[in-house]
Amino acid sequence: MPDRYEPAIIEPKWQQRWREADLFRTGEDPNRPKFYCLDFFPYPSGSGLSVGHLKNYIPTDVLSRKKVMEGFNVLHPMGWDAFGLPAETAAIREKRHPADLIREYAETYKRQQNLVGIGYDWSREISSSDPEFYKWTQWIFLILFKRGLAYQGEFPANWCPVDKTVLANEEVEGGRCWRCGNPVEKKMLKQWFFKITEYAQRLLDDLDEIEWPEGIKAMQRNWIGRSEGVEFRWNVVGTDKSFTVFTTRIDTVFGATFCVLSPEHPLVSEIVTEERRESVEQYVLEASRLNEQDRLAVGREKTGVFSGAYAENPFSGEKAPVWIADYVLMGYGTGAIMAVPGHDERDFEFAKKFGLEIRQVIEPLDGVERALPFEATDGRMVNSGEFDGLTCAEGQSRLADVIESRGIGARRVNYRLRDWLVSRQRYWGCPIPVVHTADGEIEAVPESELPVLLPPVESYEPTETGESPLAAIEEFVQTTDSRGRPARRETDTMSGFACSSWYFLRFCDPRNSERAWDPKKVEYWMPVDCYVGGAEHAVLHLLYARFWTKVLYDEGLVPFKEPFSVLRNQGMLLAQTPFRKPREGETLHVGEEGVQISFEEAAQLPPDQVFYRWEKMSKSKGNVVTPEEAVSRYGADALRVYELFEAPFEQTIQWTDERVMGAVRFVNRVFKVSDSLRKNFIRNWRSGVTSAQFDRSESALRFATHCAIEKVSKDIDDFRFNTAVAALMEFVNSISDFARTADFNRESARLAASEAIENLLLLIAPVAPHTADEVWESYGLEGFTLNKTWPKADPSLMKMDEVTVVLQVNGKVRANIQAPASSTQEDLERLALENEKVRQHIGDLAVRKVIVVPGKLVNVVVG
RNA sequence: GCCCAGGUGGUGGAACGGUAGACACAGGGGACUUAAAAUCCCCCGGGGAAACCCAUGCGGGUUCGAAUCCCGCCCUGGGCACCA
Repeated sequence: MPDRYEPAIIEPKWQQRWREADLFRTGEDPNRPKFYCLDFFPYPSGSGLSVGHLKNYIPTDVLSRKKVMEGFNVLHPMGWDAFGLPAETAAIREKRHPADLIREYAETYKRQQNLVGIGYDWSREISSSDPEFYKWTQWIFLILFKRGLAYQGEFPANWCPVDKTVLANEEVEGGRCWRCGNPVEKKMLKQWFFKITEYAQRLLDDLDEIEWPEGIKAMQRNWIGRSEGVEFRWNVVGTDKSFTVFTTRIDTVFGATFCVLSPEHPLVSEIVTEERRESVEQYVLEASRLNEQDRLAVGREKTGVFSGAYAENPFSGEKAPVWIADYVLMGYGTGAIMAVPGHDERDFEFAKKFGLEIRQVIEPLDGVERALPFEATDGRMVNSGEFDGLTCAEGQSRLADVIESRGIGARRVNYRLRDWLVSRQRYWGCPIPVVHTADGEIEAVPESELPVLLPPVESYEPTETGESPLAAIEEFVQTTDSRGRPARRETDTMSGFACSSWYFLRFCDPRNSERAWDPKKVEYWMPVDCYVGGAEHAVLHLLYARFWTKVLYDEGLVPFKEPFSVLRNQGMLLAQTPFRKPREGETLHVGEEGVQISFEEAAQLPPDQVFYRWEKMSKSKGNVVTPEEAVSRYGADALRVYELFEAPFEQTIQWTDERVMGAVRFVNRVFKVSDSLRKNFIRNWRSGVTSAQFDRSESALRFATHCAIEKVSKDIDDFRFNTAVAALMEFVNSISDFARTADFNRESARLAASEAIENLLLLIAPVAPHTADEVWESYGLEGFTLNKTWPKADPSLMKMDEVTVVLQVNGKVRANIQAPASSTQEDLERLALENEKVRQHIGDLAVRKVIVVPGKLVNVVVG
């Protein structure tokens, strides 16, 4: 009989029994409600998992297990986002095929997840690089293609010279590649795009329907960047040419003392005067050479050149010089602006530098003079002719009306969101299923010919030119079009984000070889009830998946508009990471205080040269604790308890051995208290408790039992795992105290203890499933705890006969009394006023008011 | 600069507007032990002999009562950033 926690013995034993019993097979009983609990699609890497990755796998497992016990059909699957660069890079390095590598990596992940007792239904395992999967990724691509939502275009794209592929805007972070961190370059390349911009408004609107962290919603709103304004035409003086500007501040149009065109604007070369042509061309050339990061650098001084041309302000009739400057971006709005230096900081800066006129046309409502630029919109128009005196809001609406009636422009909504650049010039991705005919047409590969398989080749190194390595594989490229004529296959592959934009649908029906999914199954399981992963995908995966879902909805393939009803982001796990102080003459990057070193190196250096910092646990930081290490040192259940208990789910935590030991001690106490009560256990306590007479301490234990049921149930539902574990600890402490002091000659004591211990095992089962099953079995109880019914608290047992009432005088606590729970307000008021302590503090003062909160407190207000 | 989270003991963290510090970690004391480890019990925000007083980043406010609500600051973490 187990009297302590021996993870090395019990954990492998139960994991094997669960596997043999196929315990985690997804339930499909039509009489039960469903619950779809999903972790972000992981990218298996060669370094395997760390205990940091478990910060989301453990909580979703706890929730899933509880939902199973509550009688839900629970879909809790796992699969692999298998295409993409890390596997391909590793494969090239190791001279092996990425498919083999990814299989190994996934096996490692799977083994590690099993090691900590995560209950996935492995019969539904999928891998996005499996042709059975990517056939359907291609099928969905063709749906987008046929709906006109996938197109090829040639634009300056973000090119990562290290990864040798283009990137989507969402994959560029501060001008650098999100994966390798290198600055991206602009490269003119023919690329495939998805028209996500067409869905901008819907992606914005439907955020209101989903229960996601506000921060993530804010980031998506910000990324989509809706702004309302007007677009209108300016005529270039002395020519028949004109350009259109977009502004959100049409109320400031009388202050538009110049205009600016982006260097890439097509009109630049047409309007430039001969004497300015050389300097303008020089400037445009320089601008094109700048990379995105440098061009957009914070605090960079404004640059620009005068074109020599003037444009007429359609309101004031004044002639405004037209400048060319790279602070105006071609990709947003119209690539041309009216510059209002009096009310826009950027225009102000530019005007200052080049000595252009700065004019105030809005004054603050309070009449107090402000320094220009005055950007607030709660002002009044001045120096604006007939519009003087209007507020900004009134002016915006009136001027927009005028523009529309004069036919020179219109109201317009702009979005910052750009189309999703989806093609990649790499081998290890899902091939784009189109062919290019000899006469330049693009044809979809017929559905019957899907999947377009990646050719099994030896060499697929990326090129420097922006051409996919597949282009060099003639057997792949050479094909025929729909009329049998020679044609060339598309050689770019899709970004991995295409695969992860629909994988959650495949999990509903993962082995379907006829279709991407059976609509009935998707309708049953979707949307995902609880989606858990890191916040770093706020505008990547989470935006793309929403977009694809809406397209599939429009196509009539799914009956919902949003894929993930509830989203949660887990916090990071940090670990102590050694650094050494810089050596003489060694220079560090900005913000760095030392050089990161290995633990071995730290041990050899003199202590005053070494310092530690908390860094995110990752292979590159050399601070990883693997699940294997943690499980062998502490045990899976203790590891689970630790990660759940340490801090709230969404909070970053610091890996600390001492605290994990605290979790080990707790699991141990569960074994100890169970062992001490085993001989007093009454199996059919349920029928006994209805008639037994319980004494005070027995009733107190029953009270603790039912409070624990209530608290743990609610906390798990609310993702408050830390307080759920705290409640379990408190409950174990109550049972231990009872076990030590109770008189087990009394049957009622044995009944109360039996009720407590059996409920404890059920409540702890999702958190520490090996422990629960082990003790369960040692009590002679049958089956797995997962198949038992989740306990329900009896409200009548959660009331106490006597309650503690706090007595306050003027809001300060002066005494505590025990009073019958049934005491009325009048009773409590009387008890308070009779209380010796309270009377002392009242003294001679007059009682003005008595506040009574029944069952809680009495506050006597005097003075 | 803008948008989100957050600031509570030595530490991680609890706390429907109602006893601030649950539950843990570390620390101290004790029991058991030849001893240590493990385990168990007790103490553990600060000041004060006590009565009491002071304490939830800072300053105001609302309230019988504020860690919690409101206003204005400061600091930390994360995200976005020349988007007109």
